[in-house]
Amino acid sequence: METGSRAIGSLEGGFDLATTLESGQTYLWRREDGRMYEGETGGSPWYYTVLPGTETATNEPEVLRVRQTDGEIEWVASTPNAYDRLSDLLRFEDDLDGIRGSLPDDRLVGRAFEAHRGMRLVRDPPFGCLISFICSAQMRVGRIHGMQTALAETYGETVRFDGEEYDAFPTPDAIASATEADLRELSLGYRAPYVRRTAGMVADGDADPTDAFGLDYEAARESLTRFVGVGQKVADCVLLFSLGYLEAVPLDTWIRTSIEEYYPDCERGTYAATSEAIRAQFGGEYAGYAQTYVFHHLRTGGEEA
DNA sequence: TAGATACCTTATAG
DNA sequence: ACTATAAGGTATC
Repeated sequence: METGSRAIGSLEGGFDLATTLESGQTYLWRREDGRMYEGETGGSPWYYTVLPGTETATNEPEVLRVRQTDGEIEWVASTPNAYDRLSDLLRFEDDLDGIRGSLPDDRLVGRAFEAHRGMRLVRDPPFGCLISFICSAQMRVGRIHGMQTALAETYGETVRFDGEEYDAFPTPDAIASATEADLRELSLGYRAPYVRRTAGMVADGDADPTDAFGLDYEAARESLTRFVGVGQKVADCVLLFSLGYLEAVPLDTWIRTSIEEYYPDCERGTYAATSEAIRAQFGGEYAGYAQTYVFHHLRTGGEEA
């Protein structure tokens, strides 16, 4: 077990743990007080995630607990080098001020950044990210999160740490071994066969989300659509929230509405053409940061009268 | 290639 | 109480 703390004042543009984890870009963290998405971020709640155990010789899933207090973060972890792991998962290397400077200085983006200072993109484990965004179709964030929790509780390995039990995200094998009916029991609905078949592709070694690494953005997006239940939007989510393609802009209902109202010239009919236009509007390289700020800002009612 | 439709389930609005 | 609608879309025709 490793415990520690560290000042986060040196992170360019600041850091806000609660906003980062509750902004609908990751469904692989849980909040110990059970108040995820309620908007109550006071009291320095603990969050935790359980990472696939591929980094250690024992292959046991790694538990990582973290909270933010005044000017620092505090952690309790089952393995060493927790700060490095956090820095990777929560993109501490990103210079938020510099990124904002590369984005358009318009009212919507400006207000979104002012309202949620310190929100960072995440770098989720690829398989968990892939499954959770397949589940996201036509769902609200609270239910998407609930589905991932149900998957972990039902099919994930349980590990004991610091007197508590934690459920890892299921392996591809574990999900592929479930039946469609089993998964429908978890209220996955029509997503159940998508999740099962995609897990089977990964378990059988036919494809892996990390195969997209190294490809040009558009080729990477196309590559991910080979998974069942993955269209262009979910592919963009995996690229942005897991594989580090910060130019990816998932065109969800919120962003499509914002395009209608704020960037009508970017509406081009097809996903690919609209995507290209809005990425250019958002300055290219870090366009995905604008997407995530705008998404969270609109979803939490930030532009209501 | 572009357009229309079905799809699970739940929460919320009227 | 009951119905309509929408929720970070995708697959299929």
